[in-house]
Amino acid sequence: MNTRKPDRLEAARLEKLHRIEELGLDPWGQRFDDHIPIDEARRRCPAEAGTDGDVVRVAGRIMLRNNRGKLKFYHVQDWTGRIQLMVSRGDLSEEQWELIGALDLGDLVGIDGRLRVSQTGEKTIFAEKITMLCKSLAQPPEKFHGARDTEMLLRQRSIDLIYNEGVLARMLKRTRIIHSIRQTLSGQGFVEVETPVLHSVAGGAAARPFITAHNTLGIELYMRIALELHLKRLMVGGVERVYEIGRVFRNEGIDATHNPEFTMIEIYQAYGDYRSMMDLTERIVVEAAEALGEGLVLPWGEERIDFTPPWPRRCYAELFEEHAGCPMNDPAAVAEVAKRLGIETDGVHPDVVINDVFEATVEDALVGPIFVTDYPASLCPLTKRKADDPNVAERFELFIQGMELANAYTELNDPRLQEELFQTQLDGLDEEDSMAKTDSDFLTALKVGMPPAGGLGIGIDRLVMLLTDSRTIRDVIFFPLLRPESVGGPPAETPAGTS
RNA sequence: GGGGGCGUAGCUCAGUUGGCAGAGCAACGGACUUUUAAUCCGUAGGUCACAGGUUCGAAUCCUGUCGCCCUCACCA
Repeated sequence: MNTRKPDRLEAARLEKLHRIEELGLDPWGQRFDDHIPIDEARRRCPAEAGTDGDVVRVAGRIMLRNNRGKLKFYHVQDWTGRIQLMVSRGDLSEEQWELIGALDLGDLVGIDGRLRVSQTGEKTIFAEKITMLCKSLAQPPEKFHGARDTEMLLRQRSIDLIYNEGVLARMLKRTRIIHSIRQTLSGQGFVEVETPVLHSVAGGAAARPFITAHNTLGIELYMRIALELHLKRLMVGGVERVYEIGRVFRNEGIDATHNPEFTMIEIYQAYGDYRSMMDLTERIVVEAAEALGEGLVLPWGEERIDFTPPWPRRCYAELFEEHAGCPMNDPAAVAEVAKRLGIETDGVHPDVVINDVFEATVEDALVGPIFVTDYPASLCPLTKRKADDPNVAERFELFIQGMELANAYTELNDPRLQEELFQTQLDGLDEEDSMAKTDSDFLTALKVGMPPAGGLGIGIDRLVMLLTDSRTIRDVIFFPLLRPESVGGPPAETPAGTS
């Protein structure tokens, strides 16, 4: 963005701004009471030609103009929709006409006028008074093709929201989904809490953290990569049904399904297990889909996703055998398949090889919604083992369209086993790739006694993607992370805030 | 991080073999009282992402840099 450049288009708008000021009007507007949403104005507009409707007041942005001299048409948009405005020289005072002449595309105006269809049948407000609410100094995008440049749209999301149909509606669906989740959980007796974002140990997941620092304490801190360990402390503390919806931060790659900061919900239920969490997951997602009011079969590109419950529940070992073509407890056969797929096996923990084969053969085939249950225990250091098989963890993941949407455990509450698992690095993983980082404060809390519990995590951004037919995470986050723009050359040497 | 693609007016896009930088919309001036991407006449608007190089001559060819998109790796 080159802000130094004097802009001829902005100059033309400033000239009109001065004309508005010379009329004694405020080009930046004032409080404007008692206007109705534009979709309500549309509903109240009579359908028959020649019939007068109510006099209404609306406020919105000028999107289109069609100038016939002494008769002008505008399309005005608010966050509920658009309506046509007709301005006739004969209906307005000299001062009002001067104001009309100083309007630009993109300006915000208030309108008082009567609802009536135009001669071509378009619902129209016949203007009686125009109120200047805000001058726009920026040239809007091309009126027919709109703005298409993805980089510009991401850097100037405001423009995307105003001029690209469906962008704002999709983001509003996101808030409805999150509202629905809160309602579902509240109805089940869960309470929402907030826990620290700054951690001295970034635990609860396997991910590289962002590093920051506290100046006066003189310590290094990490942005949280999961909500898990603090919520479990609350379970110890007697908060029996608890959840947090919060931002977590992972210092990793960016692509269509990953943003460095994203929104997770984690939910813990005392005296439950992973099966209780499967029921809850199904309920949360189904009710969120219902909250959008478009049924349970939703579009996904050319395909459709059917969210109608109950969803299939298949165990990991069974799916493995089905898709990999060999039993997962036959190391020689697994190694054979891994070699065929080009997966590294030398010096790698056998369970890691199994999981690599699983990801390569099974995950893409999981159209879902489908619960995959009972994972190899060594992959799950925070999970309780099955009573009759210590090699299998009571864990499920929910897959939809090959995307991992939810992850849940029967939570491990044995502090001695937990400590052992923290200290035993999984073969084939280095420190920063392992989930097993010792959080001694957490272990101290576990010793007090945490009830047997089910725990669940859902990636909110991905859930919104699946429910809104969005192929990239950028479509469901207002401001996804972008590299700062620089005009040629290397980035500035001095970081912001140090001068 | 690897590989591929892209970057030209405020916006959407053309730009041939290396030979004067183009169109539509928007803007500005004019005509027009029922338009729907209105129409018509006229005017103005460019660091061709940035920095070098080759060449008589570069938006175009070469090198480097910046940014975005796709893809692979990592990850949820």
